[in-house]
Amino acid sequence: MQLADVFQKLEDGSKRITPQREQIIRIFADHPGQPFSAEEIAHLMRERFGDVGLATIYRTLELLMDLEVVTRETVGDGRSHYQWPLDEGHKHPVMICLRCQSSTRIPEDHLRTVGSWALSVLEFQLVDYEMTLYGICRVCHLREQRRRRGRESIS
Amino acid sequence: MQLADVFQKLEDGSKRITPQREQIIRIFADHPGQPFSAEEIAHLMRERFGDVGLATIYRTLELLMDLEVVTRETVGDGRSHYQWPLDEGHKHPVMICLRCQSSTRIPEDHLRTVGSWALSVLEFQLVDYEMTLYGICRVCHLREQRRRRGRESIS
DNA sequence: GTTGCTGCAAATGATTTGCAGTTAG
DNA sequence: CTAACTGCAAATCATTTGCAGCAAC
Repeated sequence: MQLADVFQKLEDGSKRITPQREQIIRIFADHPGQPFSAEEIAHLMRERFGDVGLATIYRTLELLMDLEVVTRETVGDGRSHYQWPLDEGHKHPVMICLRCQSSTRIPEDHLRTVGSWALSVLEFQLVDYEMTLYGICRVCHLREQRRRRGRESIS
Repeated sequence: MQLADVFQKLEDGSKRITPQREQIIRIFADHPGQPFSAEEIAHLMRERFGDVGLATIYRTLELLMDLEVVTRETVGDGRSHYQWPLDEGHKHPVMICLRCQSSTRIPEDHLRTVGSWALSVLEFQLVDYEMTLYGICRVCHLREQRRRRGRESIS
């Protein structure tokens, strides 16, 4: 999927190519496979473009989903993440929290560690991988610690 | 996972076994693998038991998630579905060779490395994982090296 | 009796929608 | 021009929380 394809789709549906839409589309195009929340999009837009109403962002996201340009995945705490899917079936490694069900992509940097680990420990030259980690994310861990402390201080 | 196990977990955490909780747990236990929304639980409870406050239902669901009795998956429209997971076989991590297609199980020992890596680098407490590595296994690698040397000596 | 639990109502927070003014085509 | 778009503020809707009364242990 290319930028031009998206603009074509917009024209085909007699949708307008406004500056706001163009920027939002570029954010996705520049980070294929990376999930963004609506808030994150708003933040990036503020930096790269100027203030854009959240309503506009949500409406653009809905439009892009209708055009099958981005996909939505809803995480545990009620927030949604939107992303420009990768072309082929290269499955990105994610961590899924067993508490809040949030799924976070594991940054590529950190995966080099797996590669060198596989090479040195298993004598296996890593070319590609599929990986899903299940566990407790930082946010939930902190929340539970806080709760536990709260309970203790009461007693 | 059995009903009794859940009640045990409740006791272990000095949580009370109230009629509302018992019924909700039974609904899940009677339909393993079936997803229910909070509203659906409320509806079933009304039929089988009597009115139960939605707040109670949500609080019970949170409790059951903490006890790892049910899992939550959030669907596109912002609603969450909860379910008693099916007992599935723990999927072992394997390495698949792209040359000979051989698949080798990754020894558990080596996976502890991943766990500590996830904890230190990602601040994520690993509980379970699914992992498939694609690459070149040692045997194929050695065979290719031998060939390459063979060609060199000819030329 | 104590905690912990429940129901209610009010609060929250992400997403949506109505509307009046603005702009791309 | 004019239909489509934007920003704002108000509205929704699932979920959470404060609180007073209630009930398991």
